[in-house]
Amino acid sequence: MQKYYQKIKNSPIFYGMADFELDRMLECFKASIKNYEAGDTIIRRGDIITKIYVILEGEVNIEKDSYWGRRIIIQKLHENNNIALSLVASKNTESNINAICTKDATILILNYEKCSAMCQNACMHHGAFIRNMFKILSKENVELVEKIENISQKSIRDKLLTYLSNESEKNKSNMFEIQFNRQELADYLNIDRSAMSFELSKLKREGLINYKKNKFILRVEV
Amino acid sequence: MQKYYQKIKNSPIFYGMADFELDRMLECFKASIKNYEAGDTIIRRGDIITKIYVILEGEVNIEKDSYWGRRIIIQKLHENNNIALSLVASKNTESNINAICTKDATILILNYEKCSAMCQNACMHHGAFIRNMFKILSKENVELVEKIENISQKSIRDKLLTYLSNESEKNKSNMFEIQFNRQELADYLNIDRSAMSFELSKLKREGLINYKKNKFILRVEV
DNA sequence: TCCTTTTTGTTGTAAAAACAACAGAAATGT
DNA sequence: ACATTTCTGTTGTTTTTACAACAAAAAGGA
Repeated sequence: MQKYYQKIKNSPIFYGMADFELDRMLECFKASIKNYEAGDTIIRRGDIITKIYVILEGEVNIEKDSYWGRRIIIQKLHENNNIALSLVASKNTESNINAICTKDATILILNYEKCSAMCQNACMHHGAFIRNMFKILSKENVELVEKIENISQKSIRDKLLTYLSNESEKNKSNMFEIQFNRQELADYLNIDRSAMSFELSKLKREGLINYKKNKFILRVEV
Repeated sequence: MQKYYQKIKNSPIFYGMADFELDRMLECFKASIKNYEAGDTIIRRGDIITKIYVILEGEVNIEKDSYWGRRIIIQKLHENNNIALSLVASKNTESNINAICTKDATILILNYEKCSAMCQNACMHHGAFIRNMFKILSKENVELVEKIENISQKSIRDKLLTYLSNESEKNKSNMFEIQFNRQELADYLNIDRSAMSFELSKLKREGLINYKKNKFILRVEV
């Protein structure tokens, strides 16, 4: 735990807390660390979620499997992101998603249920904590709406341009590196990988974009 | 305001508060009521959002326009739902969506910014309020993931079956009424209306579903 | 380095969707 | 009740996509 103390301290979920407050919170939450390897399933659809998961390092995909067996990537999470935070506060805490580790990860686990019951009003830091959670959830919400925008475009071309434009805006530059490999990007945008590759090449030929592997340059305003 | 007192009191955002607490909060938030007619734009993309909007009655669509001019319906909101709650807590409070009134609506408006600055730690009810907001946002988050699941299916048929199956589950019955008309449903699922109508008829002919207008019966487990 | 595996790109074909144009049904207003 | 408007369903055609099979490039290991 000590090894990760600095990372934990810098996590947005503990934003604005002094060391002594953080210590108190970690104790209150019965905090623990768990390591996962790439390929591991962290949360499986149907699991009951009562704990808060904070990614300290590594990479995690939030996925769904369609009834017909296709993989849907909802989002890709990294350091400081929370996994399935929205489920902790829900009435139905049964997970509706799978969380798959895609790069070796270290996860901080907080026993929210226990703490929340124990110090609903007692723990004076709980207020700041829940404010932080609210902010994090807000951000995730905005990201989900952005994803909906991306995949709601009518053609592969429009999906790619919208996605790349949003990434460019987030990076505040027309040169940026994307987080997905081609298959993952296709699963994120719900399109066929080979058709997507074809369209990417076409956009490159037309001079609208340029790319090499995951580094992209967007040459147009979309 | 008095006219809507009971409705306000029953709103999840004030859950668990006694009358005197509610009164104090409403004052603290400089609460006001605003009426909208069907067709009105409540929030326009780019607006700075600093207030909390609670729907007391009526219906509101959350929409985006794609760069190429197509309408995308993100979700349909009703009584007790909040509009753009996630933006209030974000760093960038510029709205990324349009909120369009689809049935004459009454909206409760709370000045969150003012209150939040004023009684960050002072107002003792603020804690309960933010906990409620967290819950609401959690629920919305789960709904957005559900929408992503719906529109991520690969064919019109699968989108319809997934959507209807989710609706059936929410209503805990295989007979249910949907909230969208055909054009809205098409815009929600990002498909062509006429192609959707065709597929619905086909599903009916095959006996998988039955429907009349917005009342549906799902005859299969998806 | 060379071999193997993984990732990405290309092409042709079959399937699915969008689109347009229209017909029928239902809702609305007078 | 009738006319008008809105909503829903149908059909044929064009466009787009998925899929399969393979080629090329990159990454990883011995």
